[in-house]
Amino acid sequence: MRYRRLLLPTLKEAPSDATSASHVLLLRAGYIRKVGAGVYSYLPLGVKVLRRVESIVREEMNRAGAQEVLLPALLPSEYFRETGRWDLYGEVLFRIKDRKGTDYHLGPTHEEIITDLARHEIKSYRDMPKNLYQIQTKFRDEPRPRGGLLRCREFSMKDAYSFDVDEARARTSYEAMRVAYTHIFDRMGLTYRMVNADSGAIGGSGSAEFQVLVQSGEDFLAACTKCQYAANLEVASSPARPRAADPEKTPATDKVHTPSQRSIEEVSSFLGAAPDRFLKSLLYVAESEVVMAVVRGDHEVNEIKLARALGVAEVFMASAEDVQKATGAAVGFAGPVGFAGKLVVDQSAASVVDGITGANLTDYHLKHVQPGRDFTGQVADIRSVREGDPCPECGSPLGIYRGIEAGHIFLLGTHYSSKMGATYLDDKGEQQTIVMGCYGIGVSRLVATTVEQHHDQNGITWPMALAPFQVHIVQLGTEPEVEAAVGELERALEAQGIDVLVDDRDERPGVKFKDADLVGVPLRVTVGARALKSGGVELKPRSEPDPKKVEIVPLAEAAATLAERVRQLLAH
RNA sequence: CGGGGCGUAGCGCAGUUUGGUAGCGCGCACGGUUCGGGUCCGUGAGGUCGGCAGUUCGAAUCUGCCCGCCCCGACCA
Repeated sequence: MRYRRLLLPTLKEAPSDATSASHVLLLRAGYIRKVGAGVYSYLPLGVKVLRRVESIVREEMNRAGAQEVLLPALLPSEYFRETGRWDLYGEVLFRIKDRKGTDYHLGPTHEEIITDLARHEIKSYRDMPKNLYQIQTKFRDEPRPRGGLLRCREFSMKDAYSFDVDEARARTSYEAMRVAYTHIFDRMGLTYRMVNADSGAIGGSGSAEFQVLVQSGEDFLAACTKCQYAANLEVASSPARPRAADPEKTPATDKVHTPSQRSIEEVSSFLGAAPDRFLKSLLYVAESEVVMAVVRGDHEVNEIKLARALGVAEVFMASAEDVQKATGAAVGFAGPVGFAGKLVVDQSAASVVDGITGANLTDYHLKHVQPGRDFTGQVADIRSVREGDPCPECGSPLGIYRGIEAGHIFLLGTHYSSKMGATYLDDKGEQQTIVMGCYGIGVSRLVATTVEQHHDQNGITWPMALAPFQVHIVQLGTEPEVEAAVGELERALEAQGIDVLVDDRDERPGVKFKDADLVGVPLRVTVGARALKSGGVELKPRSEPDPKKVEIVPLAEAAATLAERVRQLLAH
């Protein structure tokens, strides 16, 4: 492809509303343009990268035995009403009416639509297993789109759904997808971790996220520095350490005056006791009931775990008035001893010996508090793990990382199939409910995620598998021998199926080099009179930071050398 | 939805405090110059100052309402 024919408008300055690296670079390098909040146009190079992602996903899905379908984006409300999601989904759903006033919406996800297809077309155990997927534009009226392609209101997603006769077979399908996903992300050249995740409101018995590790990621995950254990911070756990002393020897509780000492740090230094001896007591509201959560002083409450322990959808921090009302003391002096309401105690807090906690009396704390003796409550894992906490599987230290969720696989069970009556007849002629799984990959998000992980100060550094072009020829000068060499190289590369961009613009060399770095094609070849005099062209991988470090390759061998490099980089 | 900020030429910004009819850089067009890491010089085109209403002799500037966008939080099968 000749640059002069291409729509590839690069920008020296980024639009001010772009913040994340991928957002800035995709705009500057001419891949996308903004149309509205969370809505983007893909320019030619943007489309090329999107297609690369799609085709890797397609190849691996097909290889795993899945079949491609294409479901509509425009959906009548009846399907979501059937499962209750017409109401549950709330404002995230883009709702529209047709000319007759019938409710429609734009599909944010397609469980209902695919389940409807399944209940009509899958009738016998002989019809399973089946795995159907699509690459579709999804619509979600996100409360806050951000980061360019990272979180859009209109975005491309691959969603797959498996249908099996029972839980065990469904798990086999789930495993096949897990393997396919590792192939997909490996091929894309991404650094990622598969992590255990919260299956959320959707339920089901298994769920794993594929998190691409980047500093700008919005999710936190804990991963073992030794073994394979990795989990979203929402669910990551770490065992409570054994008791430091004999709880039987804890003296009787003792009230101490701690005027205006509220925070753990304040009381800790005031009393000269380490934070891990404290029992931090926080009040939450769960379905209008005030509950107390107790964690060790050096730990933080994990609200998702707390909600799960309580069996509610979500919890909120109690207001100062609620705290006053529930404990009879100002904020900062709550404690579990004598607390009348529901009590949830973190397992680490429960193993504290001779602890310190609020006295439920303003300006007072209690010393010599012994969990189990002085108070009891539901013991559960309700705290967030910290960097260095022991791994639940092998005891080695856990690391905390940030990531972007690029894929998510769920074992759905019969959540949708039972609600929608998707049943089949087994080999005894008995009616059974289809067991489902669903598997998503954020296709357009992956474009941005890849840039987040693959860029430097000069621009994008695409992995070969996703790059819009594999080779970028920078033509310097218009001398006949330069033109000829460029043409020869271009033809030879294209003959080998290599996608080449030729910068044939009438621009100064500096402009072309800057743009080449910005656009981020993995291999750059400079063809100019200077190197040509000695019969060569200059080869430089985009990943090489030193602009002077180029390799001179004889023109006659250039195409073969480049083809070999492309192969190597794809095999990576 | 809560908090903060922004909206002036395609992009980045100044001008708003103190009302007098809009400017700079980049980009774009033309001429010249230069030619291996965003040359230099000159000329030029391009703006309902987000919208509506109001105050005023006069509004980018003051007031009110509305719209859009960004950031933090909440939210995110």
